[in-house]
Amino acid sequence: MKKGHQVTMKEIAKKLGVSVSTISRALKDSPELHPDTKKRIVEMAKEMNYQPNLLAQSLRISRTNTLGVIVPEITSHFFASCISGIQDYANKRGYNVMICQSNETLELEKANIRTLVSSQVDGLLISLSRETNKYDHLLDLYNREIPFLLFDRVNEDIPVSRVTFNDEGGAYQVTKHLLETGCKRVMYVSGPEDLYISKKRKEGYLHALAEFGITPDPELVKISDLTSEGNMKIANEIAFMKQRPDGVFCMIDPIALDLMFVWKPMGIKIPDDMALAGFTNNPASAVIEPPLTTVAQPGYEMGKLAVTHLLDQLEGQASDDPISIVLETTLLPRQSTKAL
Amino acid sequence: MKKGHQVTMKEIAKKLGVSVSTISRALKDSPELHPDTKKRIVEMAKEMNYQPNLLAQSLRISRTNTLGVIVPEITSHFFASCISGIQDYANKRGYNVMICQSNETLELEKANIRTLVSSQVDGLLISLSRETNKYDHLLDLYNREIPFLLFDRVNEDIPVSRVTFNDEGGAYQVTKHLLETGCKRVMYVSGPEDLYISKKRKEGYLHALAEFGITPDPELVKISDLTSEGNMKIANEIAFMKQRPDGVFCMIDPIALDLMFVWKPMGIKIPDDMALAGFTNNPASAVIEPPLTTVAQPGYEMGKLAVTHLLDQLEGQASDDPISIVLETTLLPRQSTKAL
DNA sequence: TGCCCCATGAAGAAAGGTCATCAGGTTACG
DNA sequence: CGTAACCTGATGACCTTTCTTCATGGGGCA
Repeated sequence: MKKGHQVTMKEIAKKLGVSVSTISRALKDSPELHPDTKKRIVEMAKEMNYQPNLLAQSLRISRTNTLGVIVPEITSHFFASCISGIQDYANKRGYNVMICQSNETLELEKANIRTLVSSQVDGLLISLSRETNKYDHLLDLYNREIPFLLFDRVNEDIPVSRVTFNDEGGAYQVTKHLLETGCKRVMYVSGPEDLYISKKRKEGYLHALAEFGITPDPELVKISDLTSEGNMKIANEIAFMKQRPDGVFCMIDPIALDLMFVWKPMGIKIPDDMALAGFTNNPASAVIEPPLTTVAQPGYEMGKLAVTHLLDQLEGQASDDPISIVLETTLLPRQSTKAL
Repeated sequence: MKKGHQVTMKEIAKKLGVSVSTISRALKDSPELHPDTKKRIVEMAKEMNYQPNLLAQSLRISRTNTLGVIVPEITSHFFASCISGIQDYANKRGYNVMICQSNETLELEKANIRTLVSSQVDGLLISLSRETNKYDHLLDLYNREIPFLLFDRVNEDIPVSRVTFNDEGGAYQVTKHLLETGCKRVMYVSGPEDLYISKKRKEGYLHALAEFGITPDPELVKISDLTSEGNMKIANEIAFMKQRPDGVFCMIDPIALDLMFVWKPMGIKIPDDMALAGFTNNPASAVIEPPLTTVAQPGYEMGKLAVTHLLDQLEGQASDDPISIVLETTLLPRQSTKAL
């Protein structure tokens, strides 16, 4: 199967007996053209179904009006929502979006960056994979002056703008909620320790403990690799602890959902035996029984803010200085934690 | 903020005192080059962090090695899974993927097609929006010999390959399951009638009724516009019917989930008062109480098959003749329907 | 009435970065 | 000495945009 030939300006020019530059001028509505000539050209272009070749155009003007987006996993409802916001607002400003996923690996993250840079995207929006613990590839991007911005999963040492949630504040809120509703031994189930959101949400957890005068117990912090298998392994570890926690705060909802899946056939009652809370507000968190207490982080809003800021920078409407945009989160108490 | 300058072959050529064509030959590992010359060039290119400009390359070879994908909504778990499969298998064969969403509107579907065609994508994979009831834009694509393939939401009149599930078979299975488990009045809640999957799933529903010698009752078919509001409106209509159905088959899971959301506070018991089944197997369908009986349609597998076939056609490894690939679905009985 | 100048509209060339092809130069072998 | 092979350079092509130059017509002045 051969890709069909598309009509070029040269063909229109030949048909009308004018030059290519006249075609170009007509189609960009230039004043340097006689109205009759313009009309003839516009009509012929339409009749011949002419569409500009964006490759040639972009090569000539050194701009593609395309942004690259890299997310860890496209099937995550949160990242899909971010993408949706990015795409809607990029389109509103005349930009296209090229979306890639890293499948949570550093190697694919690097490969995606290479491909997008070769494709001459005007800028990049990147959320780091869970495996990313080295940042040379980002520093390289920075040194080559390729515009990019980090969102949600970021690194604070890279001097570019970033958009995050108030991870510490959200984690503080949910941990406090667990403590206020009677929990004495609150556990934090974290993701990989290098991950920004793991660190920040742990800080919020510790902050709430401190405020209640509780000394942190290392036994009450567990690390998940963020796979379903990893989560279920931790569910078992917790279930078989000599002294179980009475409240569990999970870094992201999928962890909590997996804990519930494992605990239900074991007869563990939520919240009676152990209260449970997450972070993210996945669709499934609202419909599970009992509905999961969680922290809402609106992905669409994040995407919108991230792309708006990057485009403002690209178009000279915002300073190039890196800024940090922090979105507030909202605690959503549901039935997986006790009532106040 | 200006996008940084990227290194060109011309710059390497100047640095090494060779021609641009020698650089090109070295970097594509051509045999028409002295090994020493090649080595010098490859090393310098690496040192200068050279990356080919894919715009220029694609313009010259008339190929981008990029596929365009258009889905109705990226936040749908099913479509996100399709995209994941498409991207993984496209990447394996050296292709990039440019993903767009139509937000379930025909207008955006058309705009996305235009943009992707202008971007000179080598082919398109399209799943139609729920609003799409005219197909001129697809016929135009076909007449211009632009390679494309339809998946999941297709149109049978367009002479291109398509990948679908056995929608009729899946719907037949789930309706039969409802009938076999005691339902006497089974309702079908459909999406827009023009939509391929609405029609096919209705056919399966009617087929199962016929097999049980049941005359279809027009009052037992309702049309949803596939919005949450539309679904909840139908939930209320059903609840207030003079004679309710005792089993409800919903065209896609999100309809069923919304029915449950509305019925739960009304005290309607599932499956005791009304059994309920869906189609899609969203993540939430497994965790809701009671877990929803549904039909599994693996999006990743669909994406994989779709992109593999399109690429086979593009690369001359498969005939250009349109074929229809039908994936089997699997009934997943859960607690929203009665046990056999 | 003729000539010159200015304005308008258009053509042509060069540029963007890369690839493919042809031609040329040099060396070795018959 | 002639021919073939190897290696390299130069050039044109891909499609579009932008800038400079050119041509023509009209108006004004002598």
